[in-house]
Amino acid sequence: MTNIPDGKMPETPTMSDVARRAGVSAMTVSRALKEGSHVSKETRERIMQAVNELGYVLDQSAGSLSSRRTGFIAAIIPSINNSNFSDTARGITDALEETGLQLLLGYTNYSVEREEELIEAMLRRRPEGIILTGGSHTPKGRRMLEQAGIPVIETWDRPSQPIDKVVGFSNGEAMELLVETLAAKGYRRFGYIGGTTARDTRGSQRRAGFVCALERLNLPADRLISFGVPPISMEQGAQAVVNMLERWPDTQVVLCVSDLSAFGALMECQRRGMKVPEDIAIAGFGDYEIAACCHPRMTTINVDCYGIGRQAALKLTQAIQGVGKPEALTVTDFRVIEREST
Amino acid sequence: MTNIPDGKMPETPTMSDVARRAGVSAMTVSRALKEGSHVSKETRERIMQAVNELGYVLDQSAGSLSSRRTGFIAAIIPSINNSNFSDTARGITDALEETGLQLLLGYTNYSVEREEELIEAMLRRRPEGIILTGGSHTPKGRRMLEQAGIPVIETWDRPSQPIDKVVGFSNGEAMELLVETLAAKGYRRFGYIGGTTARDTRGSQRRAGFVCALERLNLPADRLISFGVPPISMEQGAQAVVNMLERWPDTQVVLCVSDLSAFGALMECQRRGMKVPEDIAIAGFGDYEIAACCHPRMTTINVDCYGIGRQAALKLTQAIQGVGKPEALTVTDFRVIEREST
DNA sequence: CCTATTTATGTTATCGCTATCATCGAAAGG
DNA sequence: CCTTTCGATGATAGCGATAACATAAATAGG
Repeated sequence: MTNIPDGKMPETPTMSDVARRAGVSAMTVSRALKEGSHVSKETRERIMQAVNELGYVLDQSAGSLSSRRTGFIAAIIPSINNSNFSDTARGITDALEETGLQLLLGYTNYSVEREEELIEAMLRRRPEGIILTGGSHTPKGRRMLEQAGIPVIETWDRPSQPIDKVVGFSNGEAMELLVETLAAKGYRRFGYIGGTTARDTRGSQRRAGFVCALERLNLPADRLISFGVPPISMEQGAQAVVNMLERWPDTQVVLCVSDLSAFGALMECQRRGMKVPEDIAIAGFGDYEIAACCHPRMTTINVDCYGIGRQAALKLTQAIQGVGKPEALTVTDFRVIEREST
Repeated sequence: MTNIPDGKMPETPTMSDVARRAGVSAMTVSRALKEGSHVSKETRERIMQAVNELGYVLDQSAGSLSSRRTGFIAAIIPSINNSNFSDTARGITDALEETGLQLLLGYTNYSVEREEELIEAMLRRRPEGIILTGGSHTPKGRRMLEQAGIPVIETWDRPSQPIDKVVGFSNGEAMELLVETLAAKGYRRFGYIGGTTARDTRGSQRRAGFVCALERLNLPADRLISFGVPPISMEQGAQAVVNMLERWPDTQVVLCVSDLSAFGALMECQRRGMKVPEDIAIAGFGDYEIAACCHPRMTTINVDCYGIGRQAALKLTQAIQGVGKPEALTVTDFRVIEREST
């Protein structure tokens, strides 16, 4: 907190204070603090000195009211605790770094209602663009986004009716690819661990992809264990694999909605003295750090979380600055990473 | 983006537009949109209808300029990808939820220079309070914080010269406690894995605590393996333990600066056919989800990351609202969680 | 040397909202 | 029934910056 030496004003100084001290107009101060505007060297130095002496910090709220540019980008992710999504957030921030745009980050805890609230809270700050996770929103949320008059990017998915622009991939296809890859290795009795709730859209799509791929291969697709609502934990994976083994002890390979549950399953199997992949194979989704490091190392799908964020932010800044015409759809890569667990 | 049905104005509506439509003054609209102000029921309904019809969303930048309250809280953490810190961020957001304050989150990548930039970027937004991680800042950063005239909370540490208020614990003491606990179990030949760089202050403090505790116990404290700059990865832990075993093959127990490196070490040991804890014991720091779930489950120190965030945010809102006089120092709990890895 | 252009600075008018004070009618109190 | 209080609303004036236009001085061009 400020310490106020008696008579002095405790108020944070304004641009006029700086201007007065430097003997110029406020406008000149404004220019001096902005890159690439014409201010003579001496004036600029005098102003900078005044700025330092007063400890002046530009008030961007005021600035953005007048310039009609807030310098904010909003991003809404399901969870900051999930490293897949925080990687995306990191990709966004990194891409934004040079543009001077600042990230307003919110997380929904996988709830569309919460997302709706967040959308409104964010729009109140008049972001210049907004990045969402997934393509499911409440009708009101959707309407607000459409009316906001700013570019919107949906990520981590390929919505059938995008609001505006998309940077994502098909979670279903990715899972299908994984099934096919494993089937090609000779596995036949597949199990799946992952939620079914409408809440986790990407989870449901992965599961649908699992079923779809097996049906196409004429293999049974009924070994499905679901657990509660997201966020999915490692521990849930451990419980689920127990469940799976009780119901279908001869399961050869278990695919999980995420590396986190896959890891929980893997550890639980080891705890029970089962060998992975000899007794049972396990694969995850997301290529989290843990998948590359655990023992045995985990087969999974890499989905370029960081790149999703980065590309979304780039597309957004393109749209904002009106530089070129950004593609409406960017499909991001995913690829199977075969490791020791299968 | 907005679709503009020819003649219509594409501009986002303002409060005056709503006022005109509802047949009241802008001030009344402002009141109607704010909780606990006197507006008659009929008027409020009329206004809300106008709000919905126009799709009006309050402009908080303009509002905060006038009310001199931005509704922002800034928080700066080293990394969003580290679940310890993202837990803290979650604690902050959750505690803020009811207050209507919004979080401006930034991450430093463990760089104080970056922290300084972030502090300035944040202060430009005129947050009503700011939460920092750790007690090391650049002189300029420190000065800016002192002059900002807002409550400042340093967390995750116990700085010797706090700027304002503190919510944290001594990383050194926590590590000492872990050493003592394990020494009491009979371990004698301790090794430590973790960085030394000034960059990771908390890491250095933990290491100092390790050395300090061993010296007090008259045990050798020279088995130290350091690795590069943070963020610390699992893989680094794996490499470090190899290094440790080469130099001091008879090490009984390895303490790591974080559960993540501890996990990497644990997996690497298993990969090499060593049994944990029989051949070598391993302990981490932070009580990440992985520590409770891996096999064998990992001994570690729980440090209530979420609680740090929560308490910091509570203290901050107290200071902002001037309700009571918040304590300058809150020492948060830490405790050893003994599990199977030691 | 004079006009055309550029550079450096100032003036003014908002940006969209809310604090503050003012107003007016209705309910409450004696 | 008259004063007092309160509740509902409006009018006005900024908040602290910047856009836009204006002006004066400096430089360039012929």
